[in-house]
Amino acid sequence: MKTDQPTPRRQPSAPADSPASGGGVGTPAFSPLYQQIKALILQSLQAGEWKPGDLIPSEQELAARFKVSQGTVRKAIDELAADNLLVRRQGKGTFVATHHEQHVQYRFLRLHPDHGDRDAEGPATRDILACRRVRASAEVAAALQLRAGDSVVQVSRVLSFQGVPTILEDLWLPGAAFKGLTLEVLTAYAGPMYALFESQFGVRMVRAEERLKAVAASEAAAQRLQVAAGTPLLSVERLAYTYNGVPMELRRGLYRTDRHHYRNELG
Amino acid sequence: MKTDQPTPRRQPSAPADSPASGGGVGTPAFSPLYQQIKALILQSLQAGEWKPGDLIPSEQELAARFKVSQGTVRKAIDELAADNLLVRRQGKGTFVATHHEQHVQYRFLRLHPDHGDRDAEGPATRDILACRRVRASAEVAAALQLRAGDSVVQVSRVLSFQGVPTILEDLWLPGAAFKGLTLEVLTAYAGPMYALFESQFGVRMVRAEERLKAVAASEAAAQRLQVAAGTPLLSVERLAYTYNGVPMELRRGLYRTDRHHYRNELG
DNA sequence: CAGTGGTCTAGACCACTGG
DNA sequence: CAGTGGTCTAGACCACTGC
Repeated sequence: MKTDQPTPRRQPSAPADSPASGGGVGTPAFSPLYQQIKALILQSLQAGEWKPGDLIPSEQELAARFKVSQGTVRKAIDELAADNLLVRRQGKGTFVATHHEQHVQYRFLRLHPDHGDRDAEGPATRDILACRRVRASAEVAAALQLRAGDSVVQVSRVLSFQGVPTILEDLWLPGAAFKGLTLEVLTAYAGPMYALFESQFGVRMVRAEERLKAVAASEAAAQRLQVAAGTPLLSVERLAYTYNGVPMELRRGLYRTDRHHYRNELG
Repeated sequence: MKTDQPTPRRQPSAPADSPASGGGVGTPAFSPLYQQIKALILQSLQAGEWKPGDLIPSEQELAARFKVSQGTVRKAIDELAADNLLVRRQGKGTFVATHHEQHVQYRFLRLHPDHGDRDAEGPATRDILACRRVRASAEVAAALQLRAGDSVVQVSRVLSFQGVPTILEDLWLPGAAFKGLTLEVLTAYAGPMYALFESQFGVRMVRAEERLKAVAASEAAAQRLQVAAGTPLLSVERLAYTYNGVPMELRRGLYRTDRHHYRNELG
């Protein structure tokens, strides 16, 4: 059943000879066709037409659907793949990116062991300390674009590597989007937290910003991380976004860096 | 005068019907044409045929020179632009990227003021504490792929923002490549250090890796940064590379993060 | 206005995957 | 083997820059 597909056309088909294109002020902000296609594909992703892990239609099919050439679809997909929203696999097709993947696990975690690589270190142990619904503080509300006092879910947990507690973090999620999130759900789940968010709440984290500082361990934090109070810790504040730049998670972590470091690539 | 240009051709023109392509073992590692073009352009960049800031030949010219279509050159340039080696400017041409640019200054510095943006904060004050030639320690030699004991230039400096000393860093450079680098040269130069390296030593930093830790300020560092000894500081160790992944600088910085933070984007 | 990069097309062929 | 993404081409036209 062929549903109506929006047929993107460039600047309303440029009616013959209208030099100053209608009612706009200044430049009408030219948008290339492939950008429009990209936006349409993005809409399908947001709408859940294709879910994380799914195979999306082939370039040929999309070209037919949108009434453009394959090359144009290709360029749109190229950009979406560069943004890590899609994954191309030659010979198989194009898939919606997901956090459910062995080898791309911890995509957002930049902490690495000083010696050897992550795989050698083995998986992290996770202890959920708390998971409760609270009213958003002014700060949390501002970050998540909510009103102060709105309901948010707050999770506290500790991650340990080879038995050494290394990361202590709190995270806040909009209450509305994470209705069934409880301590039980969290402790029962084995994979990465963002994978859980994807499958259980339909929230896919796509991009994040982090702000790092060096801070001294408070008494409470020191106890959780088994270090002396006052020990320098790496403070990592993360804001994670879904499609369309909507912030969906605020995370505040304290990282021990005696045997690990935060790795970053500068291009 | 038309010098001989290497004419890239795909897998030796695939002689008619040779199913198991000659003497290779296993997969002969297929390399697309545009990658070969990319490599050729890279060679010209390394060789200094086009210097930072220069306009390179148009896509048409390059296509003619390499005997390929414009689209293929385009794809090669696309990747080089994505790697920040080239900069495209519509209507003008394609230029070799450079650190001599106002708005892309501090391309590798991720420290931002907590409130307001960098421009509002104004330019940093730089105090060179020392610049001397020393023998590479084992660590420095390993990082720079030299032999322990080889000559390296060591620079120490402090960067201050709005009068507050904020970054204390040491950096090591291979002595051979930085022959005329003295304290006088450094203090006389106004722009970013990587711009100086470009114009005076022909060394263009293209990529870098950083490792961050939280550490306590030593007595010496505390004095330089005007904080109490033991204050948590962000330790930033950077390895910067030229073309071809050759490491050319090791940098060890200590950042005050009481009024600044290290910002990072996760894709 | 000419020259540049940017978009779009149509078609041929190649490399990879899986049945 | 058919179907997918990946490469390459040739040509037309558009948008931007600067003379």
